[in-house]
Amino acid sequence: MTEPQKACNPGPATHDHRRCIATALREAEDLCRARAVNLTATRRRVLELVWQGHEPVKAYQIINNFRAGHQATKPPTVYRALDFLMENGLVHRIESLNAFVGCTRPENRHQADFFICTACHRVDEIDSGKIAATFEKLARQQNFTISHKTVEVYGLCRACHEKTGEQFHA
Amino acid sequence: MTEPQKACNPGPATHDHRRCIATALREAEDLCRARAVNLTATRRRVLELVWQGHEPVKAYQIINNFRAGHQATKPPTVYRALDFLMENGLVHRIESLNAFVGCTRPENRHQADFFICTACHRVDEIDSGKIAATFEKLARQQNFTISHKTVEVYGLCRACHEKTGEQFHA
DNA sequence: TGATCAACGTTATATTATAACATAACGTCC
DNA sequence: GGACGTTATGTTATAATATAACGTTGATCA
Repeated sequence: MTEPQKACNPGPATHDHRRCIATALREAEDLCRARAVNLTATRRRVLELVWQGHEPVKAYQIINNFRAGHQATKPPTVYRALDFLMENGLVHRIESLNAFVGCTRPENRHQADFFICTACHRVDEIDSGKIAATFEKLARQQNFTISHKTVEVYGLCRACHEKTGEQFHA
Repeated sequence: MTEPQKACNPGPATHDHRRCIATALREAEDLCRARAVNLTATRRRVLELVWQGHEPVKAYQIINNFRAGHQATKPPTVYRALDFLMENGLVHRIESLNAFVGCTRPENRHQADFFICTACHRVDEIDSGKIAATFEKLARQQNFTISHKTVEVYGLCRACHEKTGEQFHA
């Protein structure tokens, strides 16, 4: 089962994705150096594979695509690297997809909420100040003390909405 | 691997859970009759097992506990029943746990958001009018068109918060 | 009566994730 | 320098979650 090397998904900002990858890797290196944690070759390679696109990537896609040089790898290696990357805020897990995406602003640690396009699969982090406030208010009403949350909102991103919109409005 | 037949989880409303189960099953029967869909013995039994408590139940717990009379059952049977129950709004899936909970108000179809207690594992549906509004507003700002969402908020329910609070406050 | 359909049974397997233990690479401290 | 600790990775096996594909049954009804 080889993976389709998917092109970067479309959108208003169709772009040179190699720069996204390069930026993500550079930021990761800087952060890890600053935090004195070890971004090993394995972890770096996994991060690179997570950043294949702005779409969620599955663990077994990473495992299958891993071979750098000629070595394959096995599940525990990749899951460990993903754990490291998540602990360090470089990658987020999308629970409802059992998949992973690169974090776009790892410099400030955060727990992220997502918009996920059901057409192109692009994932964007939601600016979640207001969401947090709304949840806190509801939680207070029933004396619930929030520790963390999973928020994954599905629908059509602007580009895909416009595209399918054309079909209906034309 | 036998499952611990867990007692109903605690809370301010410690209660006779048999009534919860009976109510859920009766409502399910009424709804299915009204909708002219078929609540078979298998589906009813799965619903009953989902309602073992107010905690999420895993598919394989259901499979292992299924034997009514003396017959066991196999994964496809249970997953199909769960699909039926979800389609009919009688059960919700908790994505971040790969588990299922009975719906407390199946009479009006809805897509639910949850508070999940990390101590007693009780799950409560969030009254989500305000949440939906908040998300819609954010979505409009970036031209995202919402279709559905996964919202699972973790923390301590009132009862558990009070319990652990005691440890810290006095 | 035989065509159709919904539900369920059965077998096999795909997909996701982790346990448990072994090894390697490196520093450090006496 | 060598015994030890620590961190990361390798290796083997298996656990846990989920579905594909196809067969059977029993009810309904033209």
